Amino acid sequence: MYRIIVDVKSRKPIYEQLVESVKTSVVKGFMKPDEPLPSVRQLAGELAINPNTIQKAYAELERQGIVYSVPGKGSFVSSDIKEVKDAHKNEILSQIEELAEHAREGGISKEEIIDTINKLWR
Amino acid sequence: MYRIIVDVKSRKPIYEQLVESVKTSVVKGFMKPDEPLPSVRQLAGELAINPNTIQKAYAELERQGIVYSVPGKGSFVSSDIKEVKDAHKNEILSQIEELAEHAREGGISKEEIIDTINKLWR
Amino acid sequence: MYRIIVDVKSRKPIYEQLVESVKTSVVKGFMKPDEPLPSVRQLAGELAINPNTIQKAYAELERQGIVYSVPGKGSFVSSDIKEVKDAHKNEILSQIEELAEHAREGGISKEEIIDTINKLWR
Amino acid sequence: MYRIIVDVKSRKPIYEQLVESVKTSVVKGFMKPDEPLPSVRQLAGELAINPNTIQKAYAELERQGIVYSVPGKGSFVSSDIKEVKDAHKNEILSQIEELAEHAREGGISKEEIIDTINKLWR
DNA sequence: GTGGTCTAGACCACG
DNA sequence: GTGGTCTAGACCACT
Repeated sequence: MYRIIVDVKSRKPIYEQLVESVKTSVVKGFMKPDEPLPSVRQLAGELAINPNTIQKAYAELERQGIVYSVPGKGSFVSSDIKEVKDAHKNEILSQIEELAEHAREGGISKEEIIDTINKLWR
Repeated sequence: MYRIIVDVKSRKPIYEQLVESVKTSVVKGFMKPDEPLPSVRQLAGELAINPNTIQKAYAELERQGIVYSVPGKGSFVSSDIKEVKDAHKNEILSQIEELAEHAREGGISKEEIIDTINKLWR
Repeated sequence: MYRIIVDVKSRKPIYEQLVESVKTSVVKGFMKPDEPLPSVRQLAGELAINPNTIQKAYAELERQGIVYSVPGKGSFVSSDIKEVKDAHKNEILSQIEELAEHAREGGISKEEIIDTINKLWR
Repeated sequence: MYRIIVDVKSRKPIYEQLVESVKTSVVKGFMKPDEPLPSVRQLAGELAINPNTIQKAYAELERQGIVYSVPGKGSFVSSDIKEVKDAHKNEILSQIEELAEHAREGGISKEEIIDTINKLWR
């Protein structure tokens, strides 16, 4: 089961939105290892987007090791997604660290940040 | 005193880098209210950047209320920068909130995030 | 005795992998002259691969003179595999020559290459 | 000074030929760090190839760290190409190693291989 | 002018 | 049917 959505009006490129959408689906477990992705043409039809754009997204996903493509068969979630999950985790944490650093330099107290975070787990 | 740096190799537009650079200089107190910004021509020379790009950045800064320009004299940091600081603070905090939400959905524990933040104040 | 393995995830076409696999089995002596190859249906079952793909590989092997097929009986390793072995040898050597040429142009010393090769016979 | 050639009749994709061509030009020192590459449109015109294909090649080159692109300015050889050269060297050597391993298994003697290599430095 | 993205439509090899 | 490559032509933001 997958849920891929894009906003064609966004300034973020469609293919990047696709990459991110599939990536989070995999990381959050909505898509399982070796599960087939929708075919390029099918997804292009569903989202009313040009197949080339889907293709570009799938190529980038394969480059990142999130997906593997078998010409003539289809595209599939990678068999081993542990690395992908770990990389994603580190990426998020380092983004938070960078942002927190900006916050500190901007005069925001540690308590304010931690309060903000605590709200989400309440 | 100002510290404005840009990386021409970055994919972030130069004018955006300029806006951000001035903005953080103001928020962090490196630039005081009513302090003059470097002239367009001077900064263009220092950074080896097209004056049009500097102009675009200054216009955006004025639009955001961070500086004001006096025709024939130049651009100056806004007299009242409290609003700017508050807006910046809220922006940072909401970015952290959004990122933490992603982290939560991706299976990152609250403790990991808080540890990451605590490191910066250690 | 044969050892034929294919990797469906590889971007190299499966039928090419099959050709190469049989070829090296013959060259390395794992398969003897006049030894029967597994039947198309049997191998297709074992490898979970479309029989058409096996058929395509066997046809290519016959075209290269590595096997011969007897209608109604099956495919067999060629009676005289000396030519096959010689051709394979020349192919490998010319590939090494081409690669070494690239290495030379890229500033790699002869010693580095010979060291690399010596390691394998150590 | 650069010399980029492609063979549209080859079965190797044009964009891959472009990547390889630029890569070897950089590795062999024909193109220096921070030297501008021909613009996408210009090269497309010279080679009578669609700009999209050039673009795809440049994107791949940037991904590999061989080139950096500045939207609105152009594409340039990376400032630091030491890593690129080292990676290329290792790639070539490991390809030679793999090939030599095949040679050994196929019954080719070490002397034959070394003779082949010695010829190139004669 | 530059690189980057997108659409439309075509062709190919593979299974 | 599939993914992959290519062409033609368009639009965008940035310099």
